[in-house]
Amino acid sequence: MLDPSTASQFPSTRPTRNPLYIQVKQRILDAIRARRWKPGEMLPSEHQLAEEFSVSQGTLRKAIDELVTQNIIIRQQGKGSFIATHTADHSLFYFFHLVDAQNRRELPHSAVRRIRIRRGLSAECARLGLKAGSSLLDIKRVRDIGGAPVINETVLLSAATFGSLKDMSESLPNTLYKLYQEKYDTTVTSAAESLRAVGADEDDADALSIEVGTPILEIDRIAFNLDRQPIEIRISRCRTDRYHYLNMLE
Amino acid sequence: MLDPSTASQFPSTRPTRNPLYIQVKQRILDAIRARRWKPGEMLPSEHQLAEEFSVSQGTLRKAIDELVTQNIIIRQQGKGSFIATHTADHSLFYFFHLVDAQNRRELPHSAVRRIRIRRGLSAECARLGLKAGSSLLDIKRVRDIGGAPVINETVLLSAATFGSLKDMSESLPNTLYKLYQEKYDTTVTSAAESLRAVGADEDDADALSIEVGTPILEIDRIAFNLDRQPIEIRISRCRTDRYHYLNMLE
DNA sequence: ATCCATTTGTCCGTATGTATA
DNA sequence: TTATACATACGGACAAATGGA
Repeated sequence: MLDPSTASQFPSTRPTRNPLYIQVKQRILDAIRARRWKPGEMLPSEHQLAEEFSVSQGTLRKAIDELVTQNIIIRQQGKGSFIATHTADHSLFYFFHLVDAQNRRELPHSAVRRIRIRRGLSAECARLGLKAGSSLLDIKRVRDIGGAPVINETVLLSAATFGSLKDMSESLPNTLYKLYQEKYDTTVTSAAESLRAVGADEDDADALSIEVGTPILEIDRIAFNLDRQPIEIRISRCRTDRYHYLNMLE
Repeated sequence: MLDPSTASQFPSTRPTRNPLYIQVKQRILDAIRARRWKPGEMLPSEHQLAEEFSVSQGTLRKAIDELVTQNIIIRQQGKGSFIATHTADHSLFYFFHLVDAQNRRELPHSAVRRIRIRRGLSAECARLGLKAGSSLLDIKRVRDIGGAPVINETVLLSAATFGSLKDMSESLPNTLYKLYQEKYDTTVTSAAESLRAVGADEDDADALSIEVGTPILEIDRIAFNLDRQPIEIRISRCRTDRYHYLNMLE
């Protein structure tokens, strides 16, 4: 929303007074978007890329520095640089903030409750950048940690893109972002989470084994792809009696 | 601390040789801790500092890069580099996450409800790194946005260090971190927030004009100084009907 | 177990661009 | 205009990690 970096997204109309390393970064990003390298694949060496873009290795390095801090590229000394993949660990660390009393993270297990395709409400379509009335894939699942249900979750996706997910309703994996990346060429790189305290409704009470009205934490997340376009709405309604949401500020 | 003679006793397990730019960063941090420059003050130029530490400007620049990303130093092209200060804007952006429906931040006004010195509970003292039974300064205040009460807040500090704050109970400023920095040589640079949904108790109900049991968001924050020592516990119990907690993940 | 090529990481010195006062 | 300070860019050198021969 208030992201200044969206201002640098104009492809070629830009007067391009940008620093060279920013231009190189954009060219690398374009190549990633064009699937020149797939997730997990190794990039050419810094020397080769510098040669290709006709810049010094220092400039190319600075370009990649930025992509590394954005978790788009992973660098490993002695091995090479790789397009980042959505491993369970990665998703857990960057996108999952519920921890136990000892601040430990544990990936919850998921069970699908219902999955269907429906017309989106106008507000939902607007948030996903879709035309009003577009059809959405609506997944409801309950996630539990250590056997106890903790999260009552709803996931909304454009059915035009992700509709075929409905066919795997039973075998839906735990880490959806990995699936988006592998099956739909969609890499989630950033997200915005809005948190509220609300009272459990009947659906929550049923899914989480609590009483109606119990205070629960609602996490409303919107996830973005490489192009900063909204991909997914995810509403997680969480018990916070044994787990809490941890946010490090630094 | 990092005595090289003792460190060399562990040749293979302990990488004794930090990169030069990390060493330089630590030396600059030490100088800041020693109050060589006060908050807001300008550092010597990169050229001068490079000379002083006998490193190249590139290496010095990389050291300062790290301090800039940690919000400890602010750089301004053409002007110089400065020790970061806790302006209201800075605190607002990094430490205040309650926003309105349009995702806009607004610094709330504060009114002190009660301020006193008491013996800390063992859990509180442990979290602040104090001996059990140490005396704490306990501040209760209500914060409102646009005239409506939104946050019922409790702040806990070591009375040994911050006890004199009690004398300004009426004139306590809105942005406490700025005060810590200016009056107590304590700069808050990082924090950890734990969020839970809870039901309002009688105190919350009274402060926030809501009914007992209304779901509210509890933010339990522990704030750290430059040395990563815990300084402050802050428990904010918030209405989230008109405002919500925004967390950007990127 | 050792050597060796490859790749990223660090460091240097220099030159030039750009913002500020 | 001028001086100062940070920002970008270059090219070269060596260190450290990795993995295969």
